[in-house]
Amino acid sequence: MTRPYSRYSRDAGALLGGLIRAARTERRLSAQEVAERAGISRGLLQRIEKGRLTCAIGAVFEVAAVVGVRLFDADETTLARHLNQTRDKLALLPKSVRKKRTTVRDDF
Amino acid sequence: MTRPYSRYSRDAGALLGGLIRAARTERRLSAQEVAERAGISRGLLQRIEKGRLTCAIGAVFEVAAVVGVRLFDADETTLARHLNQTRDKLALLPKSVRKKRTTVRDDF
DNA sequence: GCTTTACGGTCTATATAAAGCTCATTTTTA
DNA sequence: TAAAAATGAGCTTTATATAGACCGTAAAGC
Repeated sequence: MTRPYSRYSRDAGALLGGLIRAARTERRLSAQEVAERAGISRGLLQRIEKGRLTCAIGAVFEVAAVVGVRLFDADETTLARHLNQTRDKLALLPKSVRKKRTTVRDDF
Repeated sequence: MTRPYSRYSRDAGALLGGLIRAARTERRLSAQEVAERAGISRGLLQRIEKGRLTCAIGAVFEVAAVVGVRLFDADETTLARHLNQTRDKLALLPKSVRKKRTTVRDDF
């Protein structure tokens, strides 16, 4: 990623970080403790809470799970169900996408 | 992140990647095109669609925005509103968290 | 008010992910 | 069926995120 981020991404990152921090402080968990439970360093947790967009998405997910922020407004079982639905849907979609010919028959 | 990922994170990553891929094929966009619009390489897009948890969250957000996958079940304006709410909430929360003393007064 | 403790910021070395190719395979259209 | 295009996977180089330490600051608890 060398391009500047879009407003949407910046907002989404800041929101997710803010939600995580709010959930953490509400549960009275120290940064150190959450970082340990999530298996990351405290510095990385800081960046996540600040909404830095370069953090690995796995680390963000782990932290979100630790402090109880649910993504997709779904718990674990709902997540698994959605996952299966998505897999089924993907099986029905074409495996390759191709542009239609630019020249259209208009000689009628 | 050196620890193995939790089931929750793995599911969340796979789901998000699947949603992105489903949205992309439904819109008949090639991987090349989406990668260009998101400002990332095609290889990175592949990893995102596979649900790899080491991808930068900003790249995932950008791709999600390009193919029209909305996180937090919210559009851009709703996102901004939530962002403000979260900021207000954070202002009310303590800025530092500390554990209660472990030794509790039980000598009464 | 004083002490303790968490926080935010910065710096460095290291680990590792991303980009940018290539090639093989699959898939779709002509 | 043939050709063109998209995908998937592997490789090397480059870029950068991470971990881990440090510090000064600020806030909570006593």
